[in-house]
Amino acid sequence: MSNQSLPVLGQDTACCTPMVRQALGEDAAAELARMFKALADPVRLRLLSLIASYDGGEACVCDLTGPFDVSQPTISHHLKVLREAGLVGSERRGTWVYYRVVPSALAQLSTLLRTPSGRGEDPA
Amino acid sequence: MSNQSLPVLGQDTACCTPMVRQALGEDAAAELARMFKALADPVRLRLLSLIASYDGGEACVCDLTGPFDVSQPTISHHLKVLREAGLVGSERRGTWVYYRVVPSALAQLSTLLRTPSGRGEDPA
DNA sequence: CGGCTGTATCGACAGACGTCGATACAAGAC
DNA sequence: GTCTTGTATCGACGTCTGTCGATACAGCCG
Repeated sequence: MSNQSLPVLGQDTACCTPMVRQALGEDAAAELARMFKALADPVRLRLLSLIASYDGGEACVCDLTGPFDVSQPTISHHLKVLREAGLVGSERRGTWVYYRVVPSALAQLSTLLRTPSGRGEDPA
Repeated sequence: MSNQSLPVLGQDTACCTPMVRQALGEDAAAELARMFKALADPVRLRLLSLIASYDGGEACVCDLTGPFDVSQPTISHHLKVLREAGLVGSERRGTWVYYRVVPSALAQLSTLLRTPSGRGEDPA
């Protein structure tokens, strides 16, 4: 059992360092796993992309219940999961509630998964 | 095993654009959710980063059981989940089994989560 | 060969998850 | 005020998941 001493990635650096460069610490891994868990459902992934694709980057819940085969309470539940994971924010405007993505959260995960060989980086 | 040299994965993953640009279809969402589900566990996240951080981008299972508080069968189970999600590959060399990350899989997810502005920011 | 070490599979269990219908809450229309 | 529409919460159900100990499989070594 050779044990190679590795630098451990703390919470503060978890936001900006690809995981292929530094091993994740327990706390950072737990935090990131919570976000990935929110993404680990087809309905939530589609919800997120649907919200992001709407004009202005935000969508009313009334726009989100239609495209899915699940009930309205289920959609509401999934939106809550995304919100509690910090991936989307919500705002009530009059009768309707609008959801929008939190770009910094997506960027954090994107950076974490970025590989040294390239993609995930801006080509321009 | 020259896995660090070529950026050949850019073209292969050209199928995927950032989700903020285009709404995901049901099939794509289901496929991607399977990968994110593999990342949605603290132990698996640490396993993945640990494997990627080792010299040569690969690690023996014997190196991976030590840093965790869970049993060896549990580690084996998590490695199987990562492997079936296409995030890591495994190869037996003699007595030991070595795991290494599949860069194109990480790159695909990274690209999907990439935001137009690249880095995170908060809209006021 | 037999024994030993590293890894994977099996079976079982508690807890978490996704879904639903029913219902409560919020805000505008009348 | 009441009614109606949009959204969230509740309680329950079946299924999936993470974990374990026991055990089977795969290679080395003597």
